[in-house]
Amino acid sequence: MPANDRPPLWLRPEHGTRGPKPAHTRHAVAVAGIKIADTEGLDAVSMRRIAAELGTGTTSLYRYVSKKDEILQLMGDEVVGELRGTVLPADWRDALRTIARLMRETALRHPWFPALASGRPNHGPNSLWWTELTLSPFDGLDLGTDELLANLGTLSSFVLGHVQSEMADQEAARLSGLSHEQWMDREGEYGPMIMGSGRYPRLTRVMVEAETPHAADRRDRWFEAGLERVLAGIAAHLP
Amino acid sequence: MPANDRPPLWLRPEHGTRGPKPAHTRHAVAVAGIKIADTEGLDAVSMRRIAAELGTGTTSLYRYVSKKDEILQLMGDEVVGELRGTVLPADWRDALRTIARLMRETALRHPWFPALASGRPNHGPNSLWWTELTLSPFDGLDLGTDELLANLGTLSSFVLGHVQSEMADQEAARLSGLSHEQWMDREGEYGPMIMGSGRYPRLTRVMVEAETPHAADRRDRWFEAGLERVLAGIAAHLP
DNA sequence: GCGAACTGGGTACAGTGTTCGCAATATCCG
DNA sequence: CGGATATTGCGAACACTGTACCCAGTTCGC
Repeated sequence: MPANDRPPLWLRPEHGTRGPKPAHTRHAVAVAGIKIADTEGLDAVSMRRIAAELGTGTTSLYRYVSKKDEILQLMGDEVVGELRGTVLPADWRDALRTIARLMRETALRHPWFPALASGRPNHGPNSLWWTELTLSPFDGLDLGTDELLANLGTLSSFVLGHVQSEMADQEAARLSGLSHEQWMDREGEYGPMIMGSGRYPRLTRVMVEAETPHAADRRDRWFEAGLERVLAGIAAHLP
Repeated sequence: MPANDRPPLWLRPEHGTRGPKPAHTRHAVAVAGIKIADTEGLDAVSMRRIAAELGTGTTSLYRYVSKKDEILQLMGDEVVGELRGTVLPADWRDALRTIARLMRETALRHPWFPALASGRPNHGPNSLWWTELTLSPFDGLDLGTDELLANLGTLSSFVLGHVQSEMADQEAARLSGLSHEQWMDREGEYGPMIMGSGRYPRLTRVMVEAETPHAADRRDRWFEAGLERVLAGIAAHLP
């Protein structure tokens, strides 16, 4: 019975009723994976590494999951589960703002999450619940499905794209094994070439003025600024 | 002389002046990588695979590049090079629309590109040229650097996020070795569970109505719809 | 001509996901 | 109660991956 003949992850019972009780659970596997991804990056999440974290044999994991990909799905759904208990404001604009900020905060907490979430949709219970919740702000305004999805898609595309590029340098620094400062120094080596060449006047101006203080909260401000623009754009297209 | 002591990719001369002439070029390496990525996916791009494509030894590639990551940078910059020759409309709104559409078309042509581009910034000549070009639409309106970057960041975050989720299922289908239809069928198995549970009324409604025709150009329409919203949001925040 | 700089490439190593096979164990059914 | 059956844990093995190290061969500057 090849793995392909089995039903997909979320339609499969977690374990059978016949044999010995499993020593672990899907939940434990997901948590182990998340712990590794948070501290060592998504690339460090390997079957052997997870098994070691659980203190079990490597191939025993295939009793809980049919492919590594399914572990990633478990991890993704588990992370979305952190948002359980969220209640949204009544005003659609406030609700969408809340959704966007929660998505971003989750991504900041788990830098590897956007890479997973931007992939195919997750059908885990937490993810389905979250999707349902993100559809609710549009209840009042009566929109067709197309307009609804266009609005929600615009918002989530923006958030996803933003957080992804937002943490690019942090991830890059970790992957290369350098500290953030070391990495910034290496990237900074390009500065003179760019600014000295004279071929990129606009880029040069941006680089010079970007050196100004308040760099710490700049990402926050950019995100909020972008969010307001997206919300304004959505509002402008309401019937 | 470890690789880490050498200057970063774009500050290093492509080859020395002393020894034998190299049998290939960075350009050829990038093209080989792109060819593989386009036809077999980004995961298929390995040092051995590229070397085979070029008809050279695997470790000879390290004469052109110090890490595999640098090959990915070469590939990214090469793809951006396809946009050389672009001339933008005078009106800032038309210009941004053109930029967004070109980014999307490039992503559709090279599905692996967004995953690279959403990472750390590329400092290759084509990428720098493109960045400079994307800054130009704001020349007329006199904006501070912060507003300028907020506007451009909003647009590119949206485009990046959109194309990434846009092609998620295609990539997922290829990775699992199934045809697109087969994959859709497997995903469709979740339908009854979701709609039958009664816990997701809004999601159910969306799924039912999404079955309507015109599925083919739905992505196009969603992208255009989102783009107009983003542009409207940017316009709303101009001084 | 000679040393220094440079290129090509084979070998080796530590890691990856996953398949197969087998022993141990728990439940269901007669 | 006694098998038959389903299920679990897991070691061995396979075909991959990126790249450090080494050495021979080539070409330029002096």
